[in-house]
Amino acid sequence: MARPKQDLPTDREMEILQILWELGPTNTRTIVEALNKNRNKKIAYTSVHTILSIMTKKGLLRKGTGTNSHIFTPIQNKDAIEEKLISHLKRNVFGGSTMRLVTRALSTQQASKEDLQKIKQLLETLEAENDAT
Amino acid sequence: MARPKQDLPTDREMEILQILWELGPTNTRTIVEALNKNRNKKIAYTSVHTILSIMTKKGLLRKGTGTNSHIFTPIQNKDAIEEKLISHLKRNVFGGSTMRLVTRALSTQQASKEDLQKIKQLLETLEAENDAT
DNA sequence: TTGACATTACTAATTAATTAGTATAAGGTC
DNA sequence: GACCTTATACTAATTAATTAGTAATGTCAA
Repeated sequence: MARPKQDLPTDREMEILQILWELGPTNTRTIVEALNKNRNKKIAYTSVHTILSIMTKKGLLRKGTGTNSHIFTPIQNKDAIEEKLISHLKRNVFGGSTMRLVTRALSTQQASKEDLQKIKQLLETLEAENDAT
Repeated sequence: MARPKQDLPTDREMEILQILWELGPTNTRTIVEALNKNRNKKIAYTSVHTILSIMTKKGLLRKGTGTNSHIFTPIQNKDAIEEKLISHLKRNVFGGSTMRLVTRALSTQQASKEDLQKIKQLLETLEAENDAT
């Protein structure tokens, strides 16, 4: 009688994934240091270790073998995780509508002129692809 | 030693909010029925009641007074909640970049020709606003 | 090799979310 | 008013996430 597990990264797990994607596969110590870099309340080494174990169990990370047994590597790449989280939000909050999600993102957040331009270019590419189909 | 609370709606709470936004303020019974409408595994009345209590405590819902004491009303409107959740995802997953979020949403999900057109119009409106500033 | 230090494993406590059972209160019907 | 149904409150169990302490293991230098 509890929450269903979804194997999506939590906020804290997401922080750790970001670090691993940026630095590449590394050990617990390095992850702890990166996590505590810009943080007043430090997280204990052992706390991070526990989360890493959970993430390995969840299929988010892989532990090295032999000499590298303390090196953690993300199993899924950044794009895949980003897509899963966006899909989840889209389904759960925006009734499955990409349109509604994007509209809300653009309406409420300030986007720079350059960003708007880039998104417009992306749209044109997508339209071209659509036509080609 | 636990998860920090964020007062953001969970998935289940989001389902309930969607129902209340659609049907308007209503009682537990109606919410239970709406929740179980398209669901094989039914959720017990009392389970829903517990979640409604938590949501009231969190500041997501308000209970009526007097005769309406069993009527629940969302405190925040749909737009506000949508914005909070998008902001959270943006900060937590996309390094605060609206651009990256929107790009990912558009690249990985199929959007119809009409949707793309609508988003393009939105972009033009936003650009016009930018210029006016 | 042995002592110091770092790494890893194991254990456990706390909070939140999700689920639901039992008990009480409220409401109308005969 | 007694009875029956429904709504609400209270209690509790389970799972996940987050935190961290302690114990065990490994590593390297003196």
